Amino acid sequence: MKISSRFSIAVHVLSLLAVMPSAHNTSEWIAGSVGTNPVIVRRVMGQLKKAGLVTVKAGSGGAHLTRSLDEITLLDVYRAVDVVEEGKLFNIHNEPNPLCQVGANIQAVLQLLLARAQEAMEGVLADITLEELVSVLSKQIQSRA
Amino acid sequence: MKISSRFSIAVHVLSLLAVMPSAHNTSEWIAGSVGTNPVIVRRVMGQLKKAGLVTVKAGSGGAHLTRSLDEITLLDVYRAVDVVEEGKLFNIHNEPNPLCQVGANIQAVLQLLLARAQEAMEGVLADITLEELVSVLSKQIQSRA
DNA sequence: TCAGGATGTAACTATAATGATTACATCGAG
DNA sequence: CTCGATGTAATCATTATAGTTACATCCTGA
Repeated sequence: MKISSRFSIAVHVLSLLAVMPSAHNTSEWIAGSVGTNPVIVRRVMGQLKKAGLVTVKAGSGGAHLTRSLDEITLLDVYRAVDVVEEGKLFNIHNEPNPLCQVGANIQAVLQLLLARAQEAMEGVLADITLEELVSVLSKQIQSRA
Repeated sequence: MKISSRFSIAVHVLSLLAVMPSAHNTSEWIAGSVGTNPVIVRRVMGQLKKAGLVTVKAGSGGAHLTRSLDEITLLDVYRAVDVVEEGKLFNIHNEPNPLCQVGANIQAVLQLLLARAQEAMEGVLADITLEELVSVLSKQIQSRA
């Protein structure tokens, strides 16, 4: 099981917009950098737009960030592309036998305990801003230049 | 996306073994409590056995825990049933354009940052023992009795 | 103003993972 | 030796994902 690559694609797209803010970022050009189909990019952009993270010009093309990099966290992006339902990272088997004491109560207990794990994961995403990511990315680019 | 219910099924099974250690826990009986097919239970049991968490008697049937409850964490169970590959909770798109500076470097950066999130989630699982879970479960059972 | 390039979406396909189920070989205790 | 149980392969339906084609709609500049 893996969390959809839509999330990593979205981060890639936003990083591009951050690093090359003046370029004419069309879905086709972006798709070229990501290595996927322009429609995939447009779909992700649609979600980012709905979340208020970017503006996109229909017709002439091009996209821009609506906030500064330190105001966008990875959690914002993760929520925007809707890769994991809230509180439902873990699939809790949903037909336990209510006549068995364990079966009748295990769901509530698992829900409680596993929510902690999910929250910890999402908490880390909330603590990473695009500014930090782009900073790490820039160092990476320079070290390989 | 959700992490396979194999994990919650495995926890359910182990809880049963903990709460009813003297019962003749056959795969059919356990499947009755979980609300699934006996083969599903046998497959999960096979993984738990391979991980050294339970012993199963072929032929006559029945299963038992091999350790005390405080020596089994949810992370042990999670690893045993192999629901998430190590360091691969997030699917990082794998064909970025190496000719683009962002495309050439984004993978490494995402790998680094997202690993933190995964580790935080798994760290919580490592801190929850079956003893704690069964304790919460017992209270839940009594409060609904 | 209108032609060309771009976005927004619906529809379809291939692929993979999951959970369930059937079938059957093998094992072990009475 | 027989009956009930485990171990496991094979199959199937369902679902999600990523990709692709197609096309209506939208800007903008010539």
